[in-house]
Amino acid sequence: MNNEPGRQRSGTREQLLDAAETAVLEKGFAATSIDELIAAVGITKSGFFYHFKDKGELARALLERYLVREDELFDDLFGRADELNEDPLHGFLVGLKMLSELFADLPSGHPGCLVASFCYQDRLFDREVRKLIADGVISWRNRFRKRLDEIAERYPPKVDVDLDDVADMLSVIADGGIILGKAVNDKDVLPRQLMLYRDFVRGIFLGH
Amino acid sequence: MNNEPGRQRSGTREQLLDAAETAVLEKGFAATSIDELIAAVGITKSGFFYHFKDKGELARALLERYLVREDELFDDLFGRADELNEDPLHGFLVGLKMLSELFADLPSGHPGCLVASFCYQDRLFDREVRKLIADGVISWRNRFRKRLDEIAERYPPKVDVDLDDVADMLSVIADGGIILGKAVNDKDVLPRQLMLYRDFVRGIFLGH
DNA sequence: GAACAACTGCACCTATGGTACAGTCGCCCG
DNA sequence: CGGGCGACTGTACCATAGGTGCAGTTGTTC
Repeated sequence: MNNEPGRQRSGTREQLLDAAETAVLEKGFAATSIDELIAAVGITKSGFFYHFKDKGELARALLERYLVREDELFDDLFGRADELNEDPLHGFLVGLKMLSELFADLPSGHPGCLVASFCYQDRLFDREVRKLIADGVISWRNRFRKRLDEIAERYPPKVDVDLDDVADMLSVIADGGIILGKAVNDKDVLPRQLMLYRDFVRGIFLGH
Repeated sequence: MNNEPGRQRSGTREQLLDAAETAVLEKGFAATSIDELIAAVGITKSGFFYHFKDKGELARALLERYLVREDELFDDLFGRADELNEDPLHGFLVGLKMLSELFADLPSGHPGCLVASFCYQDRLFDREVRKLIADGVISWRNRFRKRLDEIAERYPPKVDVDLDDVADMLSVIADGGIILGKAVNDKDVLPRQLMLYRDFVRGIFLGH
């Protein structure tokens, strides 16, 4: 048994974060009750407040973990795509396809983006959390902007576009695609939109 | 005075919906308390439950009003764009530019999309509300798909894309653009993304 | 003068977030 | 082998929120 006090349980805090992330993406942060989280994990309310001083700290921890994981995902995925490909454009296009396929393979669709969820509830959070959100989104912009610059060096854009906007567009498509997918309950919307973004990027650098 | 009982007050129900919409887009539905709404409008709790049998009915009314208004906006905007232009492609491109400018002119950015907000809290709502969301999004898809079909008749697409996806992409960009704009607190993100979508559409039908 | 719309006022109930703090149990270190 | 620490439990308590139920009030309309 793993339920007696004092015993080292494997990552109760992580389990709380897992339960919280799922619940937040389904109902929002405010509607996610501490009671349901502790019931899911099998601890008491006191146990929860041992790990997080209040609900706001849960929000911060949730977001920090999410942003780290997203970064890891992008590092891994576009890293693998680059290994398969010398060319920066084709590496990016392969990465986008892999991203699309990754999401297509999720059996019940993408569970949602915490940043998007938090954005639509931002008055609930303090300055620190809002800064995490802004910094996270800007780091995505910079990440993709850097790639687009490398591409543009070798393939001068055929269209006059701002590369920051094109970089942002990936996050935009991802967040928007998740929402439309949820709205119509069709898990294919997001991967299809990503492939459309891929077409757009190819068009910018290669022409049609 | 307009505050005595029995007196016809100008649209108390609409005022409740206004206050609720603003609050929901800032904090989410669950965190929007009935108490704050009645305080904003200046009625009592009993007054609220006279207008809405419970909070769920408020959600439904909010969403219904939002969807009607969005339809009116699109009818009006693309109707005006078509008056200025015979050609379906140029009418669409003009409409997109008008939409972008409309959002750019909002002094504190787009307040948010209720559909997106509700999607990220959908477990809070009943089947009826979820159906309203899905039907709303599909009606947007059909609206823009119809326009794209008209365009494709005159301008055979230069790229092989699914026009349902291209139609969806407008909603995707709008919802994603709103989120990124909120995240980095930059009201220009959404209008710029719409202009980028416009470039994509032009590229599809005209080539670069 | 009655019916009705649009409320007010009061009583009451449950769930949730949160605070406070003392106690407990197993493990590791010296 | 004993003491401290990490990871909790248990109990008590509080305010706020959503919600129910219902009787009473007032201005307008027929």
